[in-house]
Amino acid sequence: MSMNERYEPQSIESRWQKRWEEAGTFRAGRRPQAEPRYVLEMFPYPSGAMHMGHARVYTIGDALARWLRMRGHDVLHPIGFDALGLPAENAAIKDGRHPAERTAENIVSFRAEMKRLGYAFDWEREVVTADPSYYRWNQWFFVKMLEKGIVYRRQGKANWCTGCLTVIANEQVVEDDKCERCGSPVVEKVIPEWAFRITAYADQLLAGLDGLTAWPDRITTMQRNWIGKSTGAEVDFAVQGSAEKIKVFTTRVDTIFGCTYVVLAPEHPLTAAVTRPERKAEVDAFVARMRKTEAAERTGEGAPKEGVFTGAFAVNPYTGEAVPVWIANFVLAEYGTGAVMSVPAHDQRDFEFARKYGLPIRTVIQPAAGDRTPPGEQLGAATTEDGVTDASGAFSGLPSAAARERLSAHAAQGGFGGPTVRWHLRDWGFSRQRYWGTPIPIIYCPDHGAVPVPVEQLPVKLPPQAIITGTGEPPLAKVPEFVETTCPICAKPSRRETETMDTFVDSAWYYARYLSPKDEAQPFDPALARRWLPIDVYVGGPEHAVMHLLYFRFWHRVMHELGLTAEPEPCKRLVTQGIVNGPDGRKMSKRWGNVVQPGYMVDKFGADTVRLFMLFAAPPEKDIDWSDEQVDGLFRFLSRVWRLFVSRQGCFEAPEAALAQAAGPYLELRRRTHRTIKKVTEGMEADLKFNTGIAALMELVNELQGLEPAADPERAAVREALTALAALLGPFAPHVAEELWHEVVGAAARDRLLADEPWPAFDPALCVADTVSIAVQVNGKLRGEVSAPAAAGEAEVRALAEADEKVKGYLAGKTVKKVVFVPKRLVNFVVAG
RNA sequence: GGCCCUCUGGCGAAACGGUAAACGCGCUCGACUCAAAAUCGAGUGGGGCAACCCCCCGUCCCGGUUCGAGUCCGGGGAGGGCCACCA
Repeated sequence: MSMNERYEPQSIESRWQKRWEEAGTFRAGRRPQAEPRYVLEMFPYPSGAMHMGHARVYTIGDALARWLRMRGHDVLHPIGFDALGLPAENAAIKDGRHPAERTAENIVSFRAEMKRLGYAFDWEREVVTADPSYYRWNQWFFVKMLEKGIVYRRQGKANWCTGCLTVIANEQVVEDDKCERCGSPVVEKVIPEWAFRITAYADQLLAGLDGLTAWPDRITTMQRNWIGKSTGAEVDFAVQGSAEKIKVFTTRVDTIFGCTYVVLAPEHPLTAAVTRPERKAEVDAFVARMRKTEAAERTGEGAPKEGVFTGAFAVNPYTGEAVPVWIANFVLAEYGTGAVMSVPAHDQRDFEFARKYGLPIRTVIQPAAGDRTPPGEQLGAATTEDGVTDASGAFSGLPSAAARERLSAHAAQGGFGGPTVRWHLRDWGFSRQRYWGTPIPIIYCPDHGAVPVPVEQLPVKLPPQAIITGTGEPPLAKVPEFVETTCPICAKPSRRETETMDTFVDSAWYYARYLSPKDEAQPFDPALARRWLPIDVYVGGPEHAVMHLLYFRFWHRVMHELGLTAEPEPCKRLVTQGIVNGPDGRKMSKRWGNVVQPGYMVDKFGADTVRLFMLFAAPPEKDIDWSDEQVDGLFRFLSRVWRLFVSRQGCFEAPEAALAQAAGPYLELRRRTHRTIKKVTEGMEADLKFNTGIAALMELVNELQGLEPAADPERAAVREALTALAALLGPFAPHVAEELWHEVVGAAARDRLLADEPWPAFDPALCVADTVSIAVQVNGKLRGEVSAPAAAGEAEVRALAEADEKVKGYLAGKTVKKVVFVPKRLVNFVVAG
């Protein structure tokens, strides 16, 4: 075959895409004897067209998947679409089209773009979450989890738009608590909702993080903070003149002797009960005002502390002292017990509040060393550090940590509290008053209440004839054919649940569905799960650190309990890729006019150049700016590679046996070739160092370019280099690599695909140079450089160094106290005098 | 306020505690050309010097550990991210 003189990606890429597809090259499960590897990228939400961010994730995952394949693994590299969700529904409301129609179109466009980028996906496993054959299993999990008590019904808070008369999502609440669509005020409303008891897994989810050593620290840290375990104590304060008790939660029970008042959240159930009649009007007004204020504004840090006295007093069980009970905006009903003991001397919030309302401030912690803390009234701010208890009765003089233990134990003995643990993590409310989601499979029977749809009757399908207006009751409630049904137990006329599930449910377990995407009997095949799970490498954006990645881990644990998976964690290694910004360094956005479309760039430069750019610009986790100049440079690089193959075609006829005779620059070339293989291989193994691997390939090309092989040994060395180059390019620029490989193997092996070839091996003996340049330092400063045999020992190198004229000058008249020798790198003379 | 990350040439970046700036971009000069583009070759951290010999300075700042620090430790600064009155 004769090659085109010029590199024209447009003429070769689609041809190889077709070949891979016809050959089923990337189908998983075709190497049953090989070690499996599961490489997954977060599936896309197909709103609009594919953007550069998508091109980057899939390029990273693809390079890895292709490399593992060449290393001989059976690789599962699937793709699907996260198709249900709010944006599609909102778009539908806007342009009057059905979300199913619109989503289907977007998927068609995404699929085409992905194929044009040459991703090695196993397309036969494609999963679309909007498909009833997928969401049916969401419903199945719902029923199973309901049986196990993991799903339950609770009173939840929702954003209620006073104009649309419907619940809206957080994303639809714009500044000043207005509805994004109609501009009406949004208020908080308490409505019943379905929730997952993820808090029951808080301990496991936290402990599991310790095992995720191949996850970025920042992600596990964020999860840790989100789960937010805090160890403290609960203490009951009896309300004077009442049978009620106020239970407070504190992490600083060591400061309890400094408690000078107690505060309840406005929503606290005891608020009304403890309030004295003479204070009722004021308290009611305050609570009502707080109800109307949006949470962020009321409890945000900027918000001034505000409160009102209830007239009641509560008794500190440690001191017997009665302290006033207040209601304040800064106490959150949903954290802890919704009530706090206030110790203004040692808590900044309590301090500010006490100052504002003239409440006493009492110092009860002294520093372990140094000056004593002045009495509370003289403090300028709270002292929040641990120390030693003071003015704390029988508990005085204890270090804070010990005091916390003793005081907690004392509460437990006295029956008025004890040590406890609280979590920041809340249960996951997943009811949505929306159309474009998985219907919740519940039927409300007048006699039997909420009855789950029997699993054999699943899926409960979304009715196609939805009326989506974004106002009034949930869309499904407006479809009588959907709502009206009969009770599965007694067959009485009943109504279906009209809420749908949060889309995070869809993405919580999709990776498992890829194992047997057409399974009709179960969500996935547990036998296949044993082979493929956990995921070896999961690539996605760090913005999913806490929501998706926590739900994903939670769901996996539930599946593990259901006996579906062997391991409790879904994924061994997580790679979070950075953003692709516009050429101006700003986030790509229509607003800035800096959006660069991957499809357009593929048209212009070909997929391989776009892929190389993504991999070469920076390590995967860093943000990058799109750069037209860099892209030009990478296109030039591929063109140079192409011309090299064209101009050195003669080398492919050189006899293999001549290789051993390569000498001089051609022996150096062979060394470069083997070092390059080593460098690329080790970069992939270690840390997905695509950028330095590609740099090594460029160096090899630069060296090749300077050579004019003539004799057989020279041509053989060039052939060896070009063969390696084509293979090493395979994971990064797969189309041009296939084309060049085809040139390497010749017409005789026309059926072979590079993607099926083994990854090249390097000869360690050829990776070391025989002569190395060694730095000579005197007292750690570079003073010279000598060339020595790689195997040279200290004595030899020292002699060479001492013979160096420059070094001599620095050593003259000095006493050498010590010599540090690092083989192949440097020698350092430590001198005095 | 808490937690985390980052800081290296004009730019993107490299660098097991061991010759800082590989590789790419940009720029300069040269070759080819009538000319340009493309391509190829050379150079390109700052300062000093007749000199491309050589010397000094250089990885945000200050200090420490070390024969030796971009890298490790302590303190500070700037930028970014996430959470945010979590008791």
